[in-house]
Amino acid sequence: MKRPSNYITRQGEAILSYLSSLNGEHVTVERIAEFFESRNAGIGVATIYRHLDKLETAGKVRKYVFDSVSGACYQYVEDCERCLSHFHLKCEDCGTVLHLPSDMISELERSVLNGHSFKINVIKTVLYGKCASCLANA
Amino acid sequence: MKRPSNYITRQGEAILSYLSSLNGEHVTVERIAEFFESRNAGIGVATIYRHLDKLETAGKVRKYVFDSVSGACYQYVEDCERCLSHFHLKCEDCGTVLHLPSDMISELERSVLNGHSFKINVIKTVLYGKCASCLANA
DNA sequence: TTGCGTGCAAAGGTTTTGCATGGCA
DNA sequence: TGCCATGCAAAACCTTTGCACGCAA
Repeated sequence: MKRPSNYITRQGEAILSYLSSLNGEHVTVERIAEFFESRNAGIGVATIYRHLDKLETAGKVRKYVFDSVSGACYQYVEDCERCLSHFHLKCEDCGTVLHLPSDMISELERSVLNGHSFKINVIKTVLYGKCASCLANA
Repeated sequence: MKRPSNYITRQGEAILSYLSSLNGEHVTVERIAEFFESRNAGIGVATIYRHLDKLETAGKVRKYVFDSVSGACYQYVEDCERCLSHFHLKCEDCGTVLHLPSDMISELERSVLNGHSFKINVIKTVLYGKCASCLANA
């Protein structure tokens, strides 16, 4: 008998459920694997990658590549209106990723759209720089 | 005898010269290697990476990582003094790169620094989106 | 001669793929 | 029984590193 196309496996369910529990935080594949490992319910990395790929295609998960080091990050995004309206701030020193609330960027978005007819893709754009603690240590 | 610190090797010169001949187009390391290969003047990939690293640090070349596919891209940046006061707007559809005047970003820079103690690296940051003509065609 | 850039090859890390297995209908 | 997801391991991939060689001063 054939399985229905919307069939959801235990692993797929677990991965989506874990991601959605993170309140929009980003995680790497490594972190996901460690999480299930620590619960004695290890999931193979290949399976994780395969599910993340599907979830990204389905629009439930967003993939970020900040720079070439240390792998991509994934973030749960379903019905996340807020995600559409914040920039990511990535510290070049320690790698921390911060979120910039929408009120600070709406002005920029508007003036760029009006002044240059350029519509910023907030999802894709990452602002690079230095975070507070790395600035203090420099 | 010690070489001066600003010593430029034949390979370094060749790589910079090639990049600057591309009119701001971005290339992968693979493309760079193929270019020299085709001229029977092959340069080892390790050497290419080492030079790109130096050139990026020196601000003459910018490194981009698009969605994890097929390696990073590098782009020659002509006069970096001016880049300090511009954001780059890159159209995701046609690839055009526009400049955003400093007055529009100084406000953003200031509020991010004040609000989050995060200092934006204007050189590295690229705002992705859609340019006027691609918006019109969509 | 001496330092340093070079190139090859190996190592490193991330992601994908091949294939046998097992679970669910 | 028959798909098809799984998981392991190997492969593929990009990038970095180790090391011996060679060029330029």
